[in-house]
Amino acid sequence: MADRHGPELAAPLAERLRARGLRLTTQRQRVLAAVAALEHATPEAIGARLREEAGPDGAAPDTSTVYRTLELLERLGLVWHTHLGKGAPVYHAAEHPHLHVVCQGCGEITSADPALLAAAAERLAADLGFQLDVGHVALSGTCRACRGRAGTEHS
Amino acid sequence: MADRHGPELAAPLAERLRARGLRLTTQRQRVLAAVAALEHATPEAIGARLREEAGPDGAAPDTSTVYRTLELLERLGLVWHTHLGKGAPVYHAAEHPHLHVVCQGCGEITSADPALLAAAAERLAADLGFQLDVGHVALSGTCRACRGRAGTEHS
DNA sequence: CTCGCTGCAAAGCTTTTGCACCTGT
DNA sequence: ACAGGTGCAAAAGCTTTGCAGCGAG
Repeated sequence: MADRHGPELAAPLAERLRARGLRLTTQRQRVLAAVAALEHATPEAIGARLREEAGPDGAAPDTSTVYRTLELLERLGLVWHTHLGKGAPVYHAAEHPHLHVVCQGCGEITSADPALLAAAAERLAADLGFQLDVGHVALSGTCRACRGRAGTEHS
Repeated sequence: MADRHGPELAAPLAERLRARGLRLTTQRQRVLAAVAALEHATPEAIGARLREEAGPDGAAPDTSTVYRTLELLERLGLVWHTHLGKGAPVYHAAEHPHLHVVCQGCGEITSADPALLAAAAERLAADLGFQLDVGHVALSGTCRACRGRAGTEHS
């Protein structure tokens, strides 16, 4: 099930790489598959996943390769990233656009319907000529579970 | 004009510090003033500003103090921070709530009316029990000026 | 056969932490 | 005087970069 996104993405990857005269490598295919499988993954998490998949054979791509590849995949339009908090960019496959809702309390990430921001997007476009990029948006707040816990902190 | 926010914030600062048995120091007052003056400031920018204000006298707070103070001020509810991109948390005074609109192209930050997300906030609350924190939200996209430039990149 | 890609390792940054000294109360 | 705060410097993450060898086309 880890590669249920694999086949769907393999074709576009090869295609877009060829179109630019770039090469299709095992590492690139694996990184893309990992991003798709882990819905909200940090570079670190992706690396871990790859290392895990590779097993003791140790054939996992190097960290620097993961970073370089993520950057490339993003340029190819196959993945997107969002900054949810501190130093943690999160990558996800560009297949199904969705926005991220992040709880400040527990750090849980939920995907939400992009339509949620349709109204806001229209107003930004009308008022400022600003084109909202829904895929990159992260909405912060507090989830239901943490609302109870909140406020317990001081006094 | 740099300290037009100073007086407004000085009182709450002293007050909240005393309420917790903490001390009012010059550094804390300066950091708060700098955050208020620079509307969207990174810790680095705040440090630079303080160093600049201090002049050759060199009486600027240390970087570590800036970080510690920002954390404290946030705990006191006097400032808020948002993550707009890479490793760049942006702090702003908690006086006037507003959300941030950031252009991916030029990095320009615009403030927008929190009401923009009122509808989205209500739906998140209703559907997920999620309380949206408008002050922390950053909306990414492309500004009018950069829309022209965009797309020029590939083919 | 060529040039792009990868792995390794070191450099770069921003942010955090430990400690001794200084300062607000 | 007492505790909290600050500065300094070292440590810690996370990401980027240089280079030589490997591999796709």
